[in-house]
Amino acid sequence: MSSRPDPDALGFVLIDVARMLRSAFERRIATAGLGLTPGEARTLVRIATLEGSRQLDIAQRMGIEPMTLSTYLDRLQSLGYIERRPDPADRRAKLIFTTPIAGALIASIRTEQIELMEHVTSGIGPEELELMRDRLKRLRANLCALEEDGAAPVLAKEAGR
Amino acid sequence: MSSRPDPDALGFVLIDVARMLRSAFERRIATAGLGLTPGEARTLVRIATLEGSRQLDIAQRMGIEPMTLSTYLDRLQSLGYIERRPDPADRRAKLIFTTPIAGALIASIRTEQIELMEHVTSGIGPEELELMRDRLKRLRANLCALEEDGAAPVLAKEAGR
DNA sequence: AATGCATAGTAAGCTACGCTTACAATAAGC
DNA sequence: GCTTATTGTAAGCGTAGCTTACTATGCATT
Repeated sequence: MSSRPDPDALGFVLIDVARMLRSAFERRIATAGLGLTPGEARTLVRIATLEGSRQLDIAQRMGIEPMTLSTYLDRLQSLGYIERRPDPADRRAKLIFTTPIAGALIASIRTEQIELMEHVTSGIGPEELELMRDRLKRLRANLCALEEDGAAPVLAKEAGR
Repeated sequence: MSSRPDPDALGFVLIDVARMLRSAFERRIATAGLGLTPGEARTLVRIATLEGSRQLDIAQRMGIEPMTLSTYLDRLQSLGYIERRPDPADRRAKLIFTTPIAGALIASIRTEQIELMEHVTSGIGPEELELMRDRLKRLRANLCALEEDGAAPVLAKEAGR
């Protein structure tokens, strides 16, 4: 219970940064006129890196509930950016693919992301960024463990990749 | 436009961590039965560190719009945890104070925060955490600059505190 | 093969968070 | 005094995510 009334405590700063990052991303996406919400954009890019996966896998990778993903997919599908194909190996499951017309959009989103992050990380060296990324992945792994069993954090397992 | 189709890119990881952190915090706050939403809890703790400030200042510190803060304050006030006193120096403004009965609650929230962060940061040394915090503060400063003028990031200004 | 349990996806509905727009009251500059 | 700026608020919106309950299918066990 180390006394720490610091408004710049790690948790605060982390949440601040995330909120602002999201809102900055949102503004960029809106300005770019892509017709997607940030969540949809994020989902689409994620899918592009996991082409042909099942919804559950994608949801797990994104750290959201399957139902939440399903809603995004409905939108993306109705816009024609993704397809749900039946999994030949399991008729319950569906495999998610991006459509050809999504290509340019995905590239745009990535550009927005990268440009934003370049602005935001300006003044920090590449090695430090790499280090920070690794630490954050560790946090993420700890948080995943927390979500699963509600208690014990990861101790030795590496953050993966 | 450095080619980076990595789903573990810094921005992604950052947003992931933030979402999971918020949801973990929410679960903790809910479990603790404090009767507050995470946003309210965060606001209350923030106010405690800025005792007697005006709403605009608090909102700015928290990086949210004054209206958003106003809503939280309504809730916190109706629960008796804060007071809005007229600013003797400016009759438009109100000064925000925590009430005595909020003391225990604030302590509880802090405890939850600290315990959570201890879990989440387990496996990372104190110096590294400190470093990460500083880097994140830099990101936050860059993001603040972005919000103000919509473009140029901070170059030399230190993250303050 | 029938029965029972597990799993993939979805429908419905909810909460939290934050924003924008418009406005009242007050302050401050000319 | 008149105009403009600023503080806080009312009203109403959209996004993101969750939970619960359900259908359809797969899998295992007898």
